[in-house]
Amino acid sequence: MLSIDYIHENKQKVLDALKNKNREADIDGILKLDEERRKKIQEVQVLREERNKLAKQKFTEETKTRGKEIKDLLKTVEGDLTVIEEKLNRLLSFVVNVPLEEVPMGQDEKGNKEIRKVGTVPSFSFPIKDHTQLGVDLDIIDFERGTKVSGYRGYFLKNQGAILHMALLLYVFKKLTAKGYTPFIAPSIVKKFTLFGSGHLPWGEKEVYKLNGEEDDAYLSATAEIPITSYFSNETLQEKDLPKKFVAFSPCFRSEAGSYGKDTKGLYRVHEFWKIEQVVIGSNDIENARKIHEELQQNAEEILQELGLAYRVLLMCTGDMGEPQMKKYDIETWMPSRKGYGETMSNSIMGDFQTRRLKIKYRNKKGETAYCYSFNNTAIASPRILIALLENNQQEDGTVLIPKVLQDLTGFDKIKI
RNA sequence: GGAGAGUUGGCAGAGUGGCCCAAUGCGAGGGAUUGCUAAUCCCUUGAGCAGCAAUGCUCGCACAGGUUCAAAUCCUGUACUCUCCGCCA
Repeated sequence: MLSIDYIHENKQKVLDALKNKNREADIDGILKLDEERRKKIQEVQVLREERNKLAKQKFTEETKTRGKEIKDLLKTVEGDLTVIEEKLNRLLSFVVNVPLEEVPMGQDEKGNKEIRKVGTVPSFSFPIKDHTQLGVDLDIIDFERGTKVSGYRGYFLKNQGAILHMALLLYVFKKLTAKGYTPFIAPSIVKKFTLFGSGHLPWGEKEVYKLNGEEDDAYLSATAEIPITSYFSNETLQEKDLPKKFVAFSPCFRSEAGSYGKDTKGLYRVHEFWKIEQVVIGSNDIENARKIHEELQQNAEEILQELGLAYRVLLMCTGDMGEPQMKKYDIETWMPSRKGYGETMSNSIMGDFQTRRLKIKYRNKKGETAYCYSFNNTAIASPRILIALLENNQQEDGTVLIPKVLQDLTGFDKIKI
């Protein structure tokens, strides 16, 4: 959510942001409704002031009569105000965040800017298998029974595949905890306000699973970003405690509505996966925000480097970033079967867009309050990362080597049948 | 799932229809003072609006409604917490 004052003062910027992100919102309608809102608030306040004064005076028939009049007037005016505010908030909820000036303009993924490539893309002297073949041959992934039991895009990880998955998660969890991030296991069943607050709604309605009937306020979270960012909702923090850094594990659920035909095979696009997410709640300061963003980026890149995977970093263009985001890097990791890079991490500055919706503020030394900034970046998402890990490390004899950093955790250095 | 009791500011805690625009204490922040290892004193410490400012006003007692000329206080619903019972990884 942008503040109404910001929209007043930066109307053109907001209009540009909407255009560049290919979104629509009724800015003129918002400004007009806000005028009406301000007028109504004044009316209400004047009436309440009189009511409060009367209530303190000696009680007489006249004060009672006037009091009744005020009561009726207030009912009407407050009713009008509520209607206006509801309309205004609905319109406001569709306004996107404004990208930073260094974000390239672009319609879609073609406008993203490659910043760097890191690591060596492996070349193979033998015909390679893709991860689905490796998974079946090494008996570590079972897609057939996955779809039988779970449905479309279902899968089982098994044997050394299951161990590898757990090792990967624990390795990342420990690594970031050692860097001072607070480890969390986050709930995956979340209330609707968390989805709205993190900016997944109103846009991503079809992407989230809703539990039970209409009356239940329960949804399946698509990422730990949602519960963790909401952790401090309706709270005011102290500036000296910022930034708060989290490394949070959670199961993640995505309906993938709208991508039925895409990536139908293998572990690339699944309904249920596990992710460790980096989340930071920081102060309202854009220069500091860029520093935190780079730190999160560095963490993710270190993980890929230690896993020995080749990747590239993209600065996402306006048309390919999310509604709440001000700046976003994606990391794409080399996946031999795709003969290209596939997205494995996504790192964003959200500014105060989420915290304004979630009412997360902080108080500085002078006692002034401001909305926090929020950030999030993937640390590791499995099983998608297994695609890169299995395919890049496959050997001619059909085995797969385990990166050194994982070997203590897996207890083996190679996957073999 | 059943029965009961609760929810007041950063924390503790008073207040059961108008004297509450919430007492008091602690904590925190700012200032003053004194050299005896820390103390004493003063100020500030829920959110917002208008104003250069002094200041004024509105909102706020879990949340949402309602009753009343007037609500922290009465009524209804919801959420959460605690105790006990049941079930359960």
